[in-house]
Amino acid sequence: MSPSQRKAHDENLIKTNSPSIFNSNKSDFMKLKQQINSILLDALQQAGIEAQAVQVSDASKPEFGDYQYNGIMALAKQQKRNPREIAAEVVAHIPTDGMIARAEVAGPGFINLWLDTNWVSQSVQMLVGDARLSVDTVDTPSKVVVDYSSPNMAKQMHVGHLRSSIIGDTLANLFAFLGDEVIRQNHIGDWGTQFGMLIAYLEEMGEDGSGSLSDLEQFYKDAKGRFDADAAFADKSREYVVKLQGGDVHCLHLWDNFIDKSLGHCEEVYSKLGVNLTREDVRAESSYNDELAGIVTALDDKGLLTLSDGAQCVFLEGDENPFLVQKSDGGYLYATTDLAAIRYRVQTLGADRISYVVDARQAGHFRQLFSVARQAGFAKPDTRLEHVSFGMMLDKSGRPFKTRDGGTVKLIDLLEEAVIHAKEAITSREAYSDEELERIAEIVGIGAVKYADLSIHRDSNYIFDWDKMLSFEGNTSLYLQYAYARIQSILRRYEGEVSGAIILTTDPERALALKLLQFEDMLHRAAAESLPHYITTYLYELATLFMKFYETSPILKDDVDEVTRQNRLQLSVLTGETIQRGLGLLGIGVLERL
RNA sequence: GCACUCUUAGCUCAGCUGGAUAGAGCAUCGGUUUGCGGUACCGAAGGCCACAGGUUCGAAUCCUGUAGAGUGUACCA
Repeated sequence: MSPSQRKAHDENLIKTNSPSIFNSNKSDFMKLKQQINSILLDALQQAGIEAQAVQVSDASKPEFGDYQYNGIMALAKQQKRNPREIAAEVVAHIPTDGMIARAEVAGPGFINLWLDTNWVSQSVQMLVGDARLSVDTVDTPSKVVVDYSSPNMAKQMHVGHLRSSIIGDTLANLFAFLGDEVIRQNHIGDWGTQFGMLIAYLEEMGEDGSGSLSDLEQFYKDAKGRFDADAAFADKSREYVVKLQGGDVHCLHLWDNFIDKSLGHCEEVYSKLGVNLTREDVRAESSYNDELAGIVTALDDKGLLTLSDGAQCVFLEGDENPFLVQKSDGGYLYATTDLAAIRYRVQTLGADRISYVVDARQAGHFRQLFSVARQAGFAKPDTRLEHVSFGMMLDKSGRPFKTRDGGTVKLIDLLEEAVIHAKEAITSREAYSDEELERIAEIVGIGAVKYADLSIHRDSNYIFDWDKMLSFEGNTSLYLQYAYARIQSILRRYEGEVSGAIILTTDPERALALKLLQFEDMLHRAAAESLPHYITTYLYELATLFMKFYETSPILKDDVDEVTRQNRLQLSVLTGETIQRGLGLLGIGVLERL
């Protein structure tokens, strides 16, 4: 994706492509839970009960309605009153002539709420023709920096970069869709002693190096081999590190060339993965080099530094280990660079929130980093700094994901394998041309890899299993893509224009419609907690409800009257659009036929 | 040693501010077919939520301890 395409991508996430005529008053129908909360709060006040904020939750069972409020018991305790009595008073003040049709006290003092079916019908009608599916943007947009992927230029991207790249990209897409201004930052590792060796070797291989750099992994191994075997080469490598840091033109040229090629490899992976990172988003480690001395000075001015064993450290309260910002030999560390990056992001980019999508092993580093950044004033007190951590990728037997001989798995190889597995999985009912099969397998295979990762809680380790991720059964991308294709099939068969009103009459229709309405609440929750698996869980539930609806509710059969048919077609269209939008946020494509 | 994270059905995982009888999928067993795409749907069975205490009207969820697993622990990033 080119920079201009990327820009268009983000803008499209916010823009409403085909404005609904209902947009003017759509806020009346938006943010389901907030509206219910506010109705409940009013009722509490009218019943003379003090409450700060109330939060309803989804009903735990269908018998308990659509939503339930569990907070009465706690309030009753504060007031030393009987919870059922209070609940009854509150229920008496809940209007049941609009959004809510029924409110009941249950058990020790739960309040169960049923939404009015007509209200649901009208609300879902609002989604028709709205490219945003009535998902509102946030009231006050933030500037959000999402720091993700961040590969090291010395080596080829491997599976260790997969999770950061796709979780980060999803969050960036999500924040943008919800109206925040997103600044993607690819903090690539392009500096350090190994680059002396690499450029010295590049020089030997011929400066252009385009041939020898085609396999970075091999290039690194070869260079390391030379380094270990030849003392003269090793000396030259060390000399080149110094020269590079000193701004030597020849070495810088070699280095530029090397980084350019290496970044090119990354872009190949991003393109195949459908990750929206461009060169515009690259802000390399080396770009902070000139600021590092100033960072140390600034920390010193604040009185935060202690010299310990010759190194400049910040000692943090309750922390055994210091935060090192300058080595005893005067060199700087990644801690220093990270501080410079925070300062840049807050002070120059104007970030309100910075999300670091980095694996869980670095939790300690980020805790220290954030603490020091605040103490030094690089981040404001209200700057939201968060480590969006994630667990490891494990193989089927629960061990860290490696190649058969224990090496790291190159990301590009993994993705190619995904496409091969996908071809096997989609033994199709119709014969595809080779070209078509390739296209479908790519969308299915890459989608499966991404979905498998995004569908589990990011904090836990997850088992990488081809068979499971490429199954049509269970919570997989294929199940969703199949549901989508099925919907498109109906629409193709119908051929006419879908234009009727949504009038919900049956339970499966109603359940599906309500789920469609909950898309917005779910997205805001996923964004607030930076948890992509809320999206996949929702989409799977949505698709499941659609399948049930589909089984029980004929659409195109001869004996279906036109009003019912239009109603059901509309629900199908909306379901398809929601699946497409949801998967789109995850960077996963859909297919018209499968 | 210390710190952090984790432990939910045979397996892979959900479980929002503490709430009602802890939910899915896979696998197992049993159903649905003159099917708008059956790669679907319905049902059954499967649980001491690691263990022991505590707080609470109420705990998978909060606190303490124990066991097991993983990760991190000053001059790499």
